[in-house]
Amino acid sequence: MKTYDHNKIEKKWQEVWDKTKLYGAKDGDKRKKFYSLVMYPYPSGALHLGHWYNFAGADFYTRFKRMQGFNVLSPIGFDSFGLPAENAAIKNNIHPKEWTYKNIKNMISQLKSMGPAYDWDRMVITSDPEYYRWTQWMFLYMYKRGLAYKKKQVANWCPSCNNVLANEQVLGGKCWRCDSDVIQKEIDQWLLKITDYKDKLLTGLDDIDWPERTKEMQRNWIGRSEGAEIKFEIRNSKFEINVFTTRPDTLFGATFMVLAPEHPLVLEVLSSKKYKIQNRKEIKEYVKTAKKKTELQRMEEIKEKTGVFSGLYATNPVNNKKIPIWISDYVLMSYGHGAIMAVPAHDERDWDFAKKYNLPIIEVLKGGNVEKEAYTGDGVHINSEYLDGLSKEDAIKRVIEVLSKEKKAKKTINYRLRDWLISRQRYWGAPIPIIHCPKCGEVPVPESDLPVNLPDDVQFRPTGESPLKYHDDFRKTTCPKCGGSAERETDTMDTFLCSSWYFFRYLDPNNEQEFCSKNLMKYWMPVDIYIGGPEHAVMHLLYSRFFAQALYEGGFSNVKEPFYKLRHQGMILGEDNQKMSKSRGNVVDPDEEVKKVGADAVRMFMGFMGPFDQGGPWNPKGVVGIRRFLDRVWFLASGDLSDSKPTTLEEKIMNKTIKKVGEDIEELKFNTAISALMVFVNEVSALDNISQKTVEYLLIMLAPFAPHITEELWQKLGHKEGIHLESWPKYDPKMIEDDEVIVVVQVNGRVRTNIKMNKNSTQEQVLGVALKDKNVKKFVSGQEPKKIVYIQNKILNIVI
RNA sequence: GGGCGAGUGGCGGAAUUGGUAUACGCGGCGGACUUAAAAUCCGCUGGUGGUAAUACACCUUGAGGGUUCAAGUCCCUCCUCGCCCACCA
Repeated sequence: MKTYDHNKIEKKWQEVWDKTKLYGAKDGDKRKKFYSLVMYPYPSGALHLGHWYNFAGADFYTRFKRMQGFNVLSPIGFDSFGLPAENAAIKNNIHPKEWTYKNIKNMISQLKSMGPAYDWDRMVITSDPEYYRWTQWMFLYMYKRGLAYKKKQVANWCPSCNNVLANEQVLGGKCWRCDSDVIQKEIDQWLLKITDYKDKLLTGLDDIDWPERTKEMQRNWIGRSEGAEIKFEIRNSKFEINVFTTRPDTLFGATFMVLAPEHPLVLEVLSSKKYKIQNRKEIKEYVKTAKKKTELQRMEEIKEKTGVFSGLYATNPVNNKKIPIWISDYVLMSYGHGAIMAVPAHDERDWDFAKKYNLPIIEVLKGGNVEKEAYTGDGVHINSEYLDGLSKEDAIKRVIEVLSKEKKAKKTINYRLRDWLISRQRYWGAPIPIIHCPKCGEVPVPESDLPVNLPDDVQFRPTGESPLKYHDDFRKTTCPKCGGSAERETDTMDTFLCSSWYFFRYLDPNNEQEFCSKNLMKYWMPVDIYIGGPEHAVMHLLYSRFFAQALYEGGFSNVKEPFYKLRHQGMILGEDNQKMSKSRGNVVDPDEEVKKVGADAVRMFMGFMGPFDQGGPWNPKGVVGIRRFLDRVWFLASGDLSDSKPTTLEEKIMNKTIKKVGEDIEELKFNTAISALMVFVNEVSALDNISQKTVEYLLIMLAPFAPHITEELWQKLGHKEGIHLESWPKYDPKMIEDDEVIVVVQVNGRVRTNIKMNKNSTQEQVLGVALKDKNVKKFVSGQEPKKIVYIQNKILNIVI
């Protein structure tokens, strides 16, 4: 039988590797270090094919680096706090802790079945008190540096999760976790001042090796835009409105202003009798409905703008003209100052609004037809007094210059990035280490009192309210400052805080004195390659950079950028080319695939199916092809092999393959690396007397992809030491070069034949041979060539 | 609406970065082995024309145009799909 028993050999070697701690990383080793990181999973219950794809790709690379002689650190852990555990608790009457740790146990055994080269001694589980103690320490660190603060403000609220969400966690107006419509709710909450680092987070991107699209996403998220702040006085009042605009050059075309419904001035107007406003009731009504709208509803109304006149007028600072102030929810309180100057001729949104409410449209820039649509391009200014004749750039400079003399404008930069909202009104998370004292106010828990333990004996409420609020033993405490009775903060931290520093903890997982020793940090950081999905581009990957920056400034991190190199894996789709989902019925269970063909074949097929960063549909038939290949390798290595040295032909094939496979793995092009190994096997199998040495090289190159079968065969070939301790082979460039090359002969750019020539033949030599070819002769048909193009060792083109 | 990316056989995909398009694998067809099937092994496999069979020719990388001796690759116009962001002033 030309096959092998994958169940037997895979399990056997997994146990051996485990016992001998084969993949342990050595702290401070003299070899060059290599820190290879994957995004640790959430313990949802079982590994899915996407996890496998991510981890398999990373494992190929990790093993390759190990064979290249690096001291490789490849750790794994679990992001184990979070809502699903709590929801499962409420639904199935099981404690989140029990649910979580049961899942972790199961997933560890699944992970081991892949045969990955992890250092299991460094496992990090974020819901362990030994871990979240340091998450709390991180919070206190931020607090002490003035980077954590509490504030009552309108926030994204998921009514289904009963929880607030950070801006990064709202996707298209919906909750990133449960897809419910997000509403706005005013609530007391903790925030981290990520905005203090906006410029550092922006410029830091220039020095790291990340996919350009991910950098671009972060740049867009931070949303730096240059413009001007302009002051508008409100007539018959002491108030003025500041607006931010990127187009101060169009000021002469500003025919009205618009305030967000939440703008403080709107509240002032509504509450004060000072203002003579006829439609107070209407405004009240509008503000009320705007508040009730979900993010999604607001988005759906992009096309149909609504609004109401405030009854107030402002003065346009450039020409002192009286312009009306409107209220509309197309202006967002969260950006700029929650107020805009509306230039309908040159802004699409303002144009729509003006058309709907019959407001004047004044063209101040030539280039379009503003009666038909807003013109947002560049051009020559008109109707703009001292700006007339100027281009956009010049006009912007000039108008700021003029207005700043009267202190009515200044150049500013505005950002889209908001502070990170981190308090969660739920149980299964790290408690925020703050005590509220009636006398002393907000008091941080002393570091020596950490961790603030999450109590186990809690009662879950069907309303989803945090049980901590009703847990007296937890809540009631004494003030560390005055000793009087006080209450603990009952909010817990966003789990993204746990994951913002976990890569440090892997370096020193058992340290009880500090979250990570400086020496180990110095040795291991930064992460040399981080492989994970692109969906974290503006969440985890931004938060972690913020943490590293903030820690760096206090001397607690040796790097400003934690992840030197980042790569994304693609998404695995179902056979029907659709996202895998239970409702579509196209979900593939990795465990079952492993049972059928073995982990080596599943891993390797993941490498083979296409470009790693592209993913693609899972073809169950395709995995069979890989298994066939492994069977052929098994057959080849178990057959009669000669003791003699490899022949020159074998050497040639070998060296060529070593080069190709090594270069491809380095670039994460696993698909072509594997295809080169297949070519190798095809070519070698055709030979008669195969040298054992040749097969051994094959096994070594195959080892990162299929660690079990190669280890087994290696042993069968008589080796005492395991194959995974072997070095990646070096190739001899001389062996790759051929004395003879195939030169393609074209006539008028069309291939007519190809001829075998000695390497580095001259044009004359090649031409001489080419012209004798009957097919070439036919097309040249005795004519004198107009031109001859010759690229040595490649191509000869005869132009007639 | 904005940003990024991609379109190559029946399918997943290769292509030394401008130099033989379709490597490798799946699937299909034919053959060997077998009482038979599976497995395995060996051939063939982009399309059209042509031939008894070879030769061979022409067409073909989403569509159209251009640059070049030479274009899947570079430039312009358009179409389609995917992902991310989005009333961001």
